[in-house]
Amino acid sequence: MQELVNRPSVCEQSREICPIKIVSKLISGKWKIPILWYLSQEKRRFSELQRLMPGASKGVLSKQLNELINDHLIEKIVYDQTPPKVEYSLSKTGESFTSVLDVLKDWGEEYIKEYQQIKP
Amino acid sequence: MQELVNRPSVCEQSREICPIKIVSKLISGKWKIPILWYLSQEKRRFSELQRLMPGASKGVLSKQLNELINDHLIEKIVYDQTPPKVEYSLSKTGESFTSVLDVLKDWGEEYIKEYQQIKP
DNA sequence: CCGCATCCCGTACGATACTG
DNA sequence: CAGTATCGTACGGGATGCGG
Repeated sequence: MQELVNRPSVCEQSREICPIKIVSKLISGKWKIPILWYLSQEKRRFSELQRLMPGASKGVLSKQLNELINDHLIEKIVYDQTPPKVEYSLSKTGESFTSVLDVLKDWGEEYIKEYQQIKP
Repeated sequence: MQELVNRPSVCEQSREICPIKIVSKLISGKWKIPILWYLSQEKRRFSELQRLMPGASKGVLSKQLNELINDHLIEKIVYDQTPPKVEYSLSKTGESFTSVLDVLKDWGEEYIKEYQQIKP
C-alpha cells in the first residue's frame, strides 16, 4: 500500500462538492469518453463520429454531444449551407481533459496487456 | 489545437480492442470511481463504504464491488468470525489505477473552480 | 455485520422513421 | 447531412427483507 499522506478524503461529507463525483458524472454515458477521445484528435463532423462509433445510434450520439456541450467540454460550429455541415471540437476545458484521456488510454493498454480481453 | 502526431486513432475499427472503451466500461457504474477512490486511501469494510457513500444502497454497493472484483481492480478479505468482518482493498492492478484517480481528481478540482457547481 | 434475493422503477440506450 | 421524434426494451440502481 502506498503512502496515504497525500490522499485527502475529499468526499467524506456527501454534501460537499466532490471532484471525483463531478468527473464521474461528467463522463457517465456510454459514448462520452470515446467522443472526447475522437475529438481530441481533430474536429469531427457528425457523420464522422457516427462512422467512428457504429454502435451509437444517431439519437444517442446527438444526446450525448449536447450534454457534453452543456457541460462545456465540447463546442459545435454550424455552417449555414446546404447540405448542412456541422463540426464538433473540444472546448478550452475539453482540451484540458486530453491529458486525462491520455492517462486513461495508457492505463487501458496496460490493463489489456495483463488481462487479454476479447470483447471491445 | 495541440499536436496530433502522438494521438493515434486506436479505435477506428470497432472490432479492435480499444483501451479507451475498455476503461470506459470498467468505470461505468455510478459508484465505481468513488469506491476506487476511497479504497485508494485505505482498505475499507463494507459498512465503512456504506457510510462514505450514503446514496448507494447495500444492493448496488455489493453489486459494483463484485464487478470490480471480477475486473481484477479490487480484492476482498473475509475474516471468518462472528460478527462477520470483510475488508476491501485495491488489487495490484487497482493500485496502478490510483495515478488515474489522482489525475481525475485534479482535473475535477480545476473544473469546479471554473464552473462553480452546486450539485454534488 | 455482511450481503444476497427480490421487487420495482426510471432512464439510458438502440432502431426506425421523418424533417429541414 | 444533421439532426429530431417516437417507441420499445434492457439495464442500472434504489428499497426492503431475510439469511448466514
